[in-house]
Amino acid sequence: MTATKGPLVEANGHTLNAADPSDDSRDSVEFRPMRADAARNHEKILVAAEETFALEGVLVPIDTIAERAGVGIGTLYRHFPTKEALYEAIVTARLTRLIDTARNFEDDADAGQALFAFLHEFARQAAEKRDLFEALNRAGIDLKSQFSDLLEQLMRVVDVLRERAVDCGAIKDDVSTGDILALISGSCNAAGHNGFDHDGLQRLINIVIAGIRQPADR
Amino acid sequence: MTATKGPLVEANGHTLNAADPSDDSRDSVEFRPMRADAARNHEKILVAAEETFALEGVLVPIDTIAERAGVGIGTLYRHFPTKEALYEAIVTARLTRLIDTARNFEDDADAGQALFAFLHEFARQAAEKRDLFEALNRAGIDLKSQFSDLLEQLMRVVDVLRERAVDCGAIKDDVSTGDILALISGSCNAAGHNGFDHDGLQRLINIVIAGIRQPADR
DNA sequence: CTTTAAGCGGAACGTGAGTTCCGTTATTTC
DNA sequence: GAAATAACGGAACTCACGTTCCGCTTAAAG
Repeated sequence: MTATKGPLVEANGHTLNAADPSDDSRDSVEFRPMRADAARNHEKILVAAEETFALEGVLVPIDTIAERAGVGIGTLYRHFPTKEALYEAIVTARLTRLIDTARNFEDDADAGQALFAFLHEFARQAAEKRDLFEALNRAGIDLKSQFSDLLEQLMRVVDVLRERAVDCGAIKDDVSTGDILALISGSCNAAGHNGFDHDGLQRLINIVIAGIRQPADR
Repeated sequence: MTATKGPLVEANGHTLNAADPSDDSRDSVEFRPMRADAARNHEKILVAAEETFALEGVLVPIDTIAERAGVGIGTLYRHFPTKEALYEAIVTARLTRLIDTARNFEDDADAGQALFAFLHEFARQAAEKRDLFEALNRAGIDLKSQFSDLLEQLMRVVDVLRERAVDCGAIKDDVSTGDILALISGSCNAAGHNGFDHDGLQRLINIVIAGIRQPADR
C-alpha cells in the first residue's frame, strides 16, 4: 500500500560508478541487479521516509529516518545522494497519486459533484501526509522549481474539472483553478496546525465549496 | 507608524543585574533611565526586526536584523536575550493591533458587514507582514503556548463579531470562529506562497465569505 | 570454501545559526 | 576634563544538521 515505487530496484541509481570511459561502447549503461540486502534497505528507507515525512515534516533530521529504517546514515546516503533527493522521491509519489486521483474524476457524469468529491479527497490525502503537503506550500525547499512539472500537471487536470463544473453551472465562472488549490491547501495547512481533526477539515472544505458554488437561483 | 512600542524604554529590561539580595528593601526594583545611545539602539532594533521579520519571516538569521539596524550582534543581545524574545515583541504588537482592529468593528450597525470588513482587514494586515503571520500558523516556534493569551483574546473578540453576524442572519450558524480564522489565515499563507497579489488575496477572502454567508432566500 | 567487491555503519567533518564573552568605546557624573 | 561604568561590537563558542570517509561486514560468484 505504501510502496509507491516498484519493489525491484536496479543498481546504479545514482552511484558514481568509477567506470572507465574507454569501454562504454557496450550497450549504453550496464545494469546489475541490486544485492539482496541493498534492495531490502532501499525499501526500508523509502517506507521510513514516507512515514517520517508524513508525521514530522520536511524539517525532520535525516538521522531520524535512518534510525526509523533501522539502517546507518551511510547506508541512507548510499541510496539517496542528498536529503532532498529522498524528499523528492516521496513527494513525487504523492503528487503523482494526487494527479491520478483527479484524473479518475474527469469522466464523472455530474461535473459539479466530481470537482467537489475531488477536493474532499485532496484534503484527505493532504491531511494524512500532513507535513509533506504543508511543506509543499512553503518551508525551506523551493518547490516551484523542483516539482514544476507535476504541479503544472496538477493544475491542468484540476482545471479540466473546474471547467466542466463551470459549464454545467455548478460553480461560479470567476474562480480560477489557482484560487481553488490555494484555498484547499491553505485549509489543510491551517487545519494541520490548529488541531482540526478529519471532520473539522472536511467542514472547512465544505465552506470553500459553498464559496465557489453558483448561487441556487439566479 | 512602525513604532509600536513607546520610544522611551526603561533600563533593566531583562539584564540580569548582579544586585545583591541584601538591600532590596528599597522599593522593589530600581529603574534608571536608559543611556541615550542604548535607547536609540533599542528603537533601531525594533524597527529593523519589524521590517525584517515582515519581509523575510522568522527563519531570517539574527545577524540580518542586527545588520539592518546598524548595530552589532552583541548589542542586539543586550536588548533582547534571545531571538525568540525579539520575535515575541514584534508578534505581540501585531496581534494586539489585530485585536484592536476587531474591537473597532464590534459596534458597527451592520453586523454582517462588520465581520466581513474585519476579515478583509485581517487579511490585509497579515499580507503586509506576511511571514510573521505565516509563522503564526506554523514554523518552528510553538505559538500556542507563547501567545495563548493574545490568541484567546482574538478568538473571543472575533466570536463576538461572528455571533452578531449570526444573530442578524448574515452568516450560517454552523460555522465556528475557529473555522473562520483557520480559513482566513490559511488563505493568507497560501496566497503568500503562491505569488498572489493583494487583489488575489482579497478574492480568496471573498470566496470564504461567500462560503459562510447565509444563502439569500432559504 | 575462498575470494571479491558491493554494501554497511557511524565517527568525523563542514556549515550555518544562536548565543556568549570580553576588550574597546561612549555617555554620564562629579 | 577625568573617572566610572553602561553599552557596544564582533570574534569565538556551541550545537544541530547535512554530508563524507573509510574500515568492517556480508552477499554473491567461482
